[in-house]
Amino acid sequence: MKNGTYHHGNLKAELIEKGLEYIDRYGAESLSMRKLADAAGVSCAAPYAHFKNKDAFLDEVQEYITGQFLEALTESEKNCSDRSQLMLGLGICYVKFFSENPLYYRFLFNGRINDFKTYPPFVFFEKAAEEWLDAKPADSHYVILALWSMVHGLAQMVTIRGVVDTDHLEDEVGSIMRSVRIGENG
Amino acid sequence: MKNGTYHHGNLKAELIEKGLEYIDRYGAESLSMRKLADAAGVSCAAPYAHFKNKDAFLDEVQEYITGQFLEALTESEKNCSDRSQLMLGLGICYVKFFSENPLYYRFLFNGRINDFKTYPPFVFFEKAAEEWLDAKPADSHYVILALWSMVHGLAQMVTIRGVVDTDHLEDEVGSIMRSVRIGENG
DNA sequence: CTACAATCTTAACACTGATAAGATTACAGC
DNA sequence: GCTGTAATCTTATCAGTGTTAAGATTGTAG
Repeated sequence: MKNGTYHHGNLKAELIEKGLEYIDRYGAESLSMRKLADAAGVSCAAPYAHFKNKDAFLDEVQEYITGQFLEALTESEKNCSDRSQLMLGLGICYVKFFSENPLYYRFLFNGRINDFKTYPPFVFFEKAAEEWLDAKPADSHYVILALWSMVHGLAQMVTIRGVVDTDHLEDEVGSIMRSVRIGENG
Repeated sequence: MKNGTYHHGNLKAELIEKGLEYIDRYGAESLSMRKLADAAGVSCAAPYAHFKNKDAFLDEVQEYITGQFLEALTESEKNCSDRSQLMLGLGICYVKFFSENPLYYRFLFNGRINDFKTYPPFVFFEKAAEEWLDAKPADSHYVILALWSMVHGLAQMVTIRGVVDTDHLEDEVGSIMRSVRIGENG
């Protein structure tokens, strides 16, 4: 190894960063701790000083991506001037996030997130939908599940080439979401 | 090995069957060719006489599950007396299939199916939706994507304990699907 | 400056997918 | 029946993986 670098100094952060890059390019399936250690110029056992095991490492990567995702949703809500268009805006944001990082979708929603009820982006979406739907609270539970399912399913669809035209993503998602009507508000 | 069993006689089929069982119980992530070979009482290299590699094996398993899925959808359509309720019935069937085999969802839709446009169950669903929507062909494209997204997203939701009450799955899915209205038909 | 904790390396283990070389068996054609 | 060929299987063997143990190096608090 290089002289004077026995202590990397920033290994944990670098591994997470390299992990994000790798997942974004090649997906999490072929990611290995050894490759990341190699890329960081460190021995194959070094990562285990910072992470209990591979799963714990991937959990931290997941949390980082979730943070980015949540930030995008928060920003989208903040920039929404017409509250009647809130769900549309959030839906587009939701789909757009995974359209730009298709492999993130697979990484997150393949067993890693196994409790939507407490998953922050879903909680955020749920809360925004409740607020948006306050006129008709009776069946809001089902409406929210319907809305979330549609947006979430759309996100998966978009991660696959050819089904949705990603060059005009906002228009496409808008057209799809507008093609169904939600209660009196839709 | 046991005497007189040098030629297994039915190894390919048995491996696929054991693969289905394994994925159903533990998921595809931890499935290994060696474990299946062991379970079939055969050496670790034997499977490679029948499958080019692990991926080709999983593809055959995928095709089998897809066949079962398609069969369920076909059966559901056949048993639909009131055509106006067709999409509801197919949606319930779609969700129910993965509710009964949650790990199949993860196996199928985690990179293994990467072209919905030609994926038989989706083509089936699309065709049924088109027929159902023939009154308003103008925006049928978007309506179909909206419907499929919702049902598909719902299926994922159901594979996770707690979000949807699987004891009353049909009612729940019905309530969710009915909470949005599709054009004049919905 | 010293003890301790954090960090890293080296070496090893079991498990994985995969291939090559050779053994065994089924079977078609004679 | 016999024989040759193809299919099937076993026995090594390889590189790659996650992970741990033991020990070396270094930052840092006292």
